[in-house]
Amino acid sequence: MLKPDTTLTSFIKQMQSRIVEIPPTRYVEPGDVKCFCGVDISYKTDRAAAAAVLWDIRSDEVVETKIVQGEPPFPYVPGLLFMREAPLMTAAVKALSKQPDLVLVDGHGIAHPRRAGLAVFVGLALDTPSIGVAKSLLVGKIGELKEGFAPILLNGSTVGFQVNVGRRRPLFVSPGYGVRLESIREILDRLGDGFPKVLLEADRMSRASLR
DNA sequence: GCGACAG
DNA sequence: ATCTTGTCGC
Repeated sequence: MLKPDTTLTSFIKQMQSRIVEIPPTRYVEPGDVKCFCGVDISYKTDRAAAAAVLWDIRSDEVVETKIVQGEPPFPYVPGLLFMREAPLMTAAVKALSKQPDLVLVDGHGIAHPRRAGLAVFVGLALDTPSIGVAKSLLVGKIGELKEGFAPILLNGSTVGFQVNVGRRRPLFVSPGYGVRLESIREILDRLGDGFPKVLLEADRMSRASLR
């Protein structure tokens, strides 16, 4: 896939910078999250597969899984991951027979150069609260660790947290759409420890569908 | 100008 | 993300 020219990338970045001006329809209350889903994408040459895994908090188990495959519509460009993954991800979530109260996305939310990472777009497109969960840092610096959480600082403000989970690699969590920074901790506590199982499952399923 | 750079 | 075998460790 060819790299888009500078005119196109700068235009996309301009529009991306402005989505932060769109206020969410509502902010989710951590206690209202009964059902959530995780979405991830895997690739195989010219094929991409997005998996949406619906999880019920009460039963603590997978409720449903949907896979949507297609051609990657855009190359990987740091900061513009949403152009490559958001379309298939949102399609996979929409394919679920029941819509989740919250979506966990493999990637960053507002912990992004323009505060508009993949998770922001997926949540906005679905008009559903979302949170970004990444395995590595894209921007910002890590602040002082406090109770397992260390703030991701960007231009003087906190845009997310580095979550230390035992001796494993830390997670980088940030709000996507319709989730307050202050709600992140409480929501995360309801999802169990370590890298969210629902995202591990989405990774397994999307990869398996390409074989 | 140079290095960094989610998946 | 993906290409790839064995290997160190719990």
